[in-house]
Amino acid sequence: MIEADPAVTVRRFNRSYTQRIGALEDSFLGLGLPLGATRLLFEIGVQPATVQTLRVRLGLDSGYASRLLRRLAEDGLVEVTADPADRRRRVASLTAIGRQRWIELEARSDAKARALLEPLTEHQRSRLAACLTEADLLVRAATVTFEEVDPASPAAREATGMYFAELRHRFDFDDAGLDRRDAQALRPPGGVFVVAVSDGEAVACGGVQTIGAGVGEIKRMWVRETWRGAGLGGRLLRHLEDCARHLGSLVVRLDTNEALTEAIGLYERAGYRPIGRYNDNPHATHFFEKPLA
Amino acid sequence: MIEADPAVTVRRFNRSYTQRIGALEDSFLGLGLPLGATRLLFEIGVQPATVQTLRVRLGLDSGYASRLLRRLAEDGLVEVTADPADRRRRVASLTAIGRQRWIELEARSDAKARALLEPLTEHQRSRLAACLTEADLLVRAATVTFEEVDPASPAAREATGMYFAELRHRFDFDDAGLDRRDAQALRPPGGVFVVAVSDGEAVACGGVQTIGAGVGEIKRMWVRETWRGAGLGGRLLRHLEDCARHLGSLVVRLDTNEALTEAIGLYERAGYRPIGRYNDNPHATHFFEKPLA
DNA sequence: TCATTTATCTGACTATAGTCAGATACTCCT
DNA sequence: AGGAGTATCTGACTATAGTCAGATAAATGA
Repeated sequence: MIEADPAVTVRRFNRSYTQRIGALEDSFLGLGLPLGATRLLFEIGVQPATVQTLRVRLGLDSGYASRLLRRLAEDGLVEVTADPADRRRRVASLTAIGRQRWIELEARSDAKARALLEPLTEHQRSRLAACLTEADLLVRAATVTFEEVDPASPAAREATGMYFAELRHRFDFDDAGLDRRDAQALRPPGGVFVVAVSDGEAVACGGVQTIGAGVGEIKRMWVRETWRGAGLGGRLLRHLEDCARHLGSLVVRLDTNEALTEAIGLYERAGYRPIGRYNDNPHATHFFEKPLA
Repeated sequence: MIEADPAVTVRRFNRSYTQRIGALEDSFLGLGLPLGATRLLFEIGVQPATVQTLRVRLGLDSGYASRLLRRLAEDGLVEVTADPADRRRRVASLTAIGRQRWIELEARSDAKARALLEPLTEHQRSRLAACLTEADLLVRAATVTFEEVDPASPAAREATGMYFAELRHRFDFDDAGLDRRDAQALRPPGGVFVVAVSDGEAVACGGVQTIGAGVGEIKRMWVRETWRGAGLGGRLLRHLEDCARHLGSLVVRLDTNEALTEAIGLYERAGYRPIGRYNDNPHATHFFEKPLA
């Protein structure tokens, strides 16, 4: 039962699983609506959103989306109103009847999942849940995309906001003025800021700045708590090192606080060696350096 | 990160996974054939089969399947010939060009799977493979269907054939005449024979016969080796006990050989208690009984 | 202010997916 | 041999999915 090639395992799983779980998708039917309309209804139910957001999320053509929405509106399931902030945009939300249908849909989907689990013992169910949770985390981690953004952009501010919040929580940290001071350094030509995005959500971030001839510094590296243990930190670190290389660095440094033990472990595993203090950062207690091969 | 409800985990996984892996299905496209035709081409490539088999496997309407096949034949990708054994049936197989396309399809699908794994470390890949393998086994086990068949039917003979082969392998067993002798007892009205089927393949079997007033006996219980550890034996046993109840049994007995340690463990966990020899089966060394509540 | 860009909608399409009622050719059973 | 049943095919449909080129209205920037 030991499979040498993970790719083969992935393919076998996909084939077997989708065949069996295809039935789960059937729960989208039986409401008297075609699949496309039902997917849209479901998506609106999760969270009212602008037409554009829905289109991107479901990968729909603009004309097609418009028609589906009109159909749902005609059936009295959704309401489409202009967004007061930008009257070009239109926001779709469920009506009372639509909400009711959505709840039906949820119940149906839930019932299907329960029916799948029903023949299993308690122990097997929790094994399955554990396997799927771990697989999900790994697959999510594998499909994260790294995006180079301006440190002042909303995505970057969202990520650094969470980063600073965590630092405040873990040790005596004060970020007064940091944002403005660093933002300049973490953008081209001397630096970059990278946000890791999954499902449109920032799940990790990090930046590089040049602090001397051939010397780069990694700053603000952070991984969302729910995403730790998936190797995302290591990947991000390698990515940032590549960025530093492109910026002309031959060696890369970083500082951190003794409270951030996982981070210190990560740096050590990645080949960083402790060095003496190289800056006057009051929050830093540990300093590392790594030559870029 | 601990999820109380496995059904929620299953649903979240499905949503997240299919969204990311949907791209895998895209590999079916880009050959210049529509999805349906490509699925059919792929299935024929796995193993040439009769039109009917293909139809069942892919869940196609007969007219639709016929048309898709004709299109593939017109494109020179498949050959459809009458089955010499039954000239109503037609067998589809790939032509040289079709085989070439199929290999392309495989390569494409493989590349997608590898691209998914590419960002992961070696360790993470094997973790993912292990999770998916276990999840797959559990889901397969959960979706096995129990079918009551005649013990002389091809499906039953296939299963008992494998059962006897295993007995011969594990201890000094001789099945001379057993097939005919038992076949009579394992069919209605006094008995039943059940085959567990997954993907059209027999993966477990077992029978019940009546050996006295209110006394049933479980016979020929077997689970395919690759399917052990998924709780299928326990489910089958419970199913057979239900069958015995329906046949009017108040108590159910069974015998087994000391070499079959997993089976003995299963019976003990299921509430079977050792009793003295109740028959003259020369291969039996252990005898069990359980009252049916 | 006016040209540009953006968000959405409309109309006019095409192809795919899928269904259903027969028709046809073959097999099996008595 | 002949009737019942089976496997497949054909013709005639419908609806869904999806595409594309504009049209329209609101926002944006020089």
